[in-house]
Amino acid sequence: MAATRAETCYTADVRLLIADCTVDYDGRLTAHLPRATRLIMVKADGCVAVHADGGAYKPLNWMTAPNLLIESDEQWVVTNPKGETLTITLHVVHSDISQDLGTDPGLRKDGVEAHLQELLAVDPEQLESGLRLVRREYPTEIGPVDLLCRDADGRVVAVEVKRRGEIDGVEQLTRYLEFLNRQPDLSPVRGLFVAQEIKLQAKTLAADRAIEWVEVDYDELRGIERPQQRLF
Amino acid sequence: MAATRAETCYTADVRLLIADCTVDYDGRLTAHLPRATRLIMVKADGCVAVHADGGAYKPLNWMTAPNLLIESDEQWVVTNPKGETLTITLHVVHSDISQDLGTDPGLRKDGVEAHLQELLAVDPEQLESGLRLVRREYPTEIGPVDLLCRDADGRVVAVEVKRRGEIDGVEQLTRYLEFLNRQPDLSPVRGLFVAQEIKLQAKTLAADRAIEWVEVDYDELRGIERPQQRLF
DNA sequence: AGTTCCATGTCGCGG
DNA sequence: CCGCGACGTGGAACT
Repeated sequence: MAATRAETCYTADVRLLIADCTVDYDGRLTAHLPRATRLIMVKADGCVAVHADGGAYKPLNWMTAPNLLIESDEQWVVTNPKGETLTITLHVVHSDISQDLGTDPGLRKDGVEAHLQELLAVDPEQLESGLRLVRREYPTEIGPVDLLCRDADGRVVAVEVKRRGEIDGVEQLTRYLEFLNRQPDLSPVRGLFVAQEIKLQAKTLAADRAIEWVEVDYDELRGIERPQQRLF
Repeated sequence: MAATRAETCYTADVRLLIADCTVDYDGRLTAHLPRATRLIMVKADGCVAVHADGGAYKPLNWMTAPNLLIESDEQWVVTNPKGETLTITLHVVHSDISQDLGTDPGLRKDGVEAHLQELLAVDPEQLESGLRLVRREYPTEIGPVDLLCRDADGRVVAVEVKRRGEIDGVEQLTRYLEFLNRQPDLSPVRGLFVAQEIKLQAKTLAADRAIEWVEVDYDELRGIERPQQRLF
């Protein structure tokens, strides 16, 4: 407080610093960045990101909010409640601007797994003729099954829906089936793995475990759903 | 080329734009950002990121390189080879700066799974007395086993090493064991799950499948390794 | 707060 | 180029 002008910095603005710096992170791992010119971004929530001029949107180093930013003469020390630290030593500051962005109205997204699941819950016959929905998000001890259905023959079918079908999804469905099959009133349960696109390895593993799979076209499903909605 | 001054922009600098804008992404999903003040970052490799003043280091919208950036009067259209597009409509530009960062010397990391695996490959007895390494990254049809060892009784032991032991790791090891046990010269194979910290659920699943587990201390391993290195 | 699961994941390595 | 697994995964939803 005497020798080093240390103070906690808290702006409501985004701050952009272009500077020659060295950076050290010590937390979940240890990382070091030698001296170079980089962009340092501090957002209103206190998160800090150190960017190089490449490597997509991911920073070289960062600290997510909440954290404490202490600026002394030529060094920033960012600390979070978990005890991780990011130390930025500033050698030359080329530019330092701040700007108020206000609050963002937010992002609207469409096309994720949830919507795919909705569409299929509305019309399970898109997966298989005669398939009827018993319950969405059917609970088991290890998590909810996306769709629990019964087929034309009255057999229970557990459906796992993914945007992209990969090996993890098959494992997940396998675990659900294991638990569902312990219930005598449900067993034997068929497993049906559904995605827009299923990788070969996932198909292979599914086949090995007698799990069926279906690839569905999201745009087509939306197209099919629309006329049905008009009926109401 | 006549009405709209369209041109491909390619700078070797990072460019930071603060502007009122609306943004639309159409690609793996559809997303829309209503008008607001945001930070737009364009890096030398051509990647574009639209940031709000919060939400950690992740942008609201982005396009990763390589892509084509076409600027017309008040609109940027970013297109990538996969046919995804990001459209940024600029209403008011508050600030527009560019700066050359040069190439970054890069990041040095320490403490990841690879290193843990190395340490244990050097001295498998840290896991169990009498354990000897047969091969690191032992190949199977479905991927490499981290460490294949033999125990004091000559039984084969498949070791899966993780930084954090979670259910996925147990599933992975289960698959390896399934395949390894199909080889008569190896079977029966013991499974050993190793991590710095293993979650209860992972331990439970492992126990259920007769897979053993060991928690190791990374710092301790490093400490133990050092004196051994001095012997050479 | 702890846990689970999704993600326009991103990134890096090996075939 | 693709497949596959790790990641300081981050982030949201749910218990």
